[in-house]
Amino acid sequence: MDATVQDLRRISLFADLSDDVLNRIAGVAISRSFDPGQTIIIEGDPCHAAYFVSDGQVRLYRVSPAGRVQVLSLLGPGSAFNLVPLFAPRGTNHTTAQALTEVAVYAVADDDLRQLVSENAELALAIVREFAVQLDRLTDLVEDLSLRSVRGRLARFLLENAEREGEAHRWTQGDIAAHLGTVRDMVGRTLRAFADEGLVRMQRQRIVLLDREGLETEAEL
Amino acid sequence: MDATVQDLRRISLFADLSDDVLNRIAGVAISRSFDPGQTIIIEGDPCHAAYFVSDGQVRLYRVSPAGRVQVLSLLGPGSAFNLVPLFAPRGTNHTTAQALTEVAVYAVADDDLRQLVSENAELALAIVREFAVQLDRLTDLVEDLSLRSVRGRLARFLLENAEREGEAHRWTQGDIAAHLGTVRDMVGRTLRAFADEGLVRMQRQRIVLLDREGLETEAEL
DNA sequence: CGCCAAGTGTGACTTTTGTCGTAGACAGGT
DNA sequence: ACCTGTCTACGACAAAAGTCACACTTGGCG
Repeated sequence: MDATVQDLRRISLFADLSDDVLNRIAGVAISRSFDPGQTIIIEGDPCHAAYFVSDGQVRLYRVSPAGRVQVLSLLGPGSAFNLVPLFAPRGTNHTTAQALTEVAVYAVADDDLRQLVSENAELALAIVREFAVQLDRLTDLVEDLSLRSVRGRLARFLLENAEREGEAHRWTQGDIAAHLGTVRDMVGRTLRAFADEGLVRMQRQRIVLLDREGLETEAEL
Repeated sequence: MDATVQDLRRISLFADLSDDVLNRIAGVAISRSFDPGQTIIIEGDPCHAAYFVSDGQVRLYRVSPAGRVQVLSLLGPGSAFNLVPLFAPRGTNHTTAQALTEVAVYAVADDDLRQLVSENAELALAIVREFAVQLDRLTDLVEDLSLRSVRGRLARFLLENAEREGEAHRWTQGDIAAHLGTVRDMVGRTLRAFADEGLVRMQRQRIVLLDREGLETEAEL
């Protein structure tokens, strides 16, 4: 089944493009779908295509030889991934991508996309913006990992993820650990510590922030 | 003194642009210079301009509240910095930049550069490539910080920086520490450990790699 | 309804990393 | 040659992070 122009317009990178550019993209985009837990691309494999998430959730991460995981980002519908290797010298995927839920993506072959980008200033500019945001986030992640303790990182994490209370993607301690670059045990123990100090309460699988201010001071360190 | 077209062509982002685009850039670029140790821009300040290094060496870094430093990159002539904030929503500098030597830069005001980019597909594409490379590097840095020990990081660092034996930017242990996201003491002790194990030899401020293979195994962890 | 898998709680322990204080080496400038 | 500031060496210590082992929930599913 091919992607339609309406489908493609929901990808934020494509939102502002003209209909005929979208038609060209539709001509080269291939729909694929993945089951929860399935791996979409693997770090280090030769790069064949860029991907655009039309439905579901995807996580990008790297794995250490010891098997520890560092999540680089979580993507929902409208996001793109694996764009970097198309423009960076090394021609291999630079992260692993895994489907967290049922996932539907459009894949666009590397040559096709490069072609499109070089002919469409709009698209190039959209990618510049996309990359700028990613650079911003990654730089923050570096700062976090390098200059903050696990306590600090966890506090920040809690503050940032309390907002989206609405849907509540239920985080396991292991998930959180993979985001913070640590192990499950540390997350569990630090949460308990926060609870003991009255900063949060843990009631049946959910974490309630009690003392936002207190967490914000923690987040500095 | 204003920048000439020849000067600007040495900036790698501008290398392939046409003469009249370069002329326009020359019209809005401002030359500035800095002394060794001087701070060019500060993280968090409102962003006014992007910079292009015409001469000297610059380092980009972030500082923790406790005063620890994480270097994000080292730039030489031809490199650009502070492009990200022009295209990311938050309008502030996202790193601090410091002159390591006598430095000469061209500054281009944010609006001017945005204007130029939106009118020049070539330039936009060049920035896409530049950002892709940066993303690649930063992702590696994240992996390093998150998944590798100081030993491992130092081993990698040594392997990567032994090549450029030629000019030998003499690294102090403190410099190395700032690159690895640790403190001087750790670097010193780990170097001693490597020396004890016969992996390197330290003779008068210079580190000689004795056992490349050995270091490569260390670099995994 | 009971079983299994995934997730969690917890303590004891090890390793790694960071801190501090002090002392020595070294390089450059006057 | 003599300061002076920067860089380094090193040991003792403290704190943070990670490992291991195991018991305990819980929710879903056969």
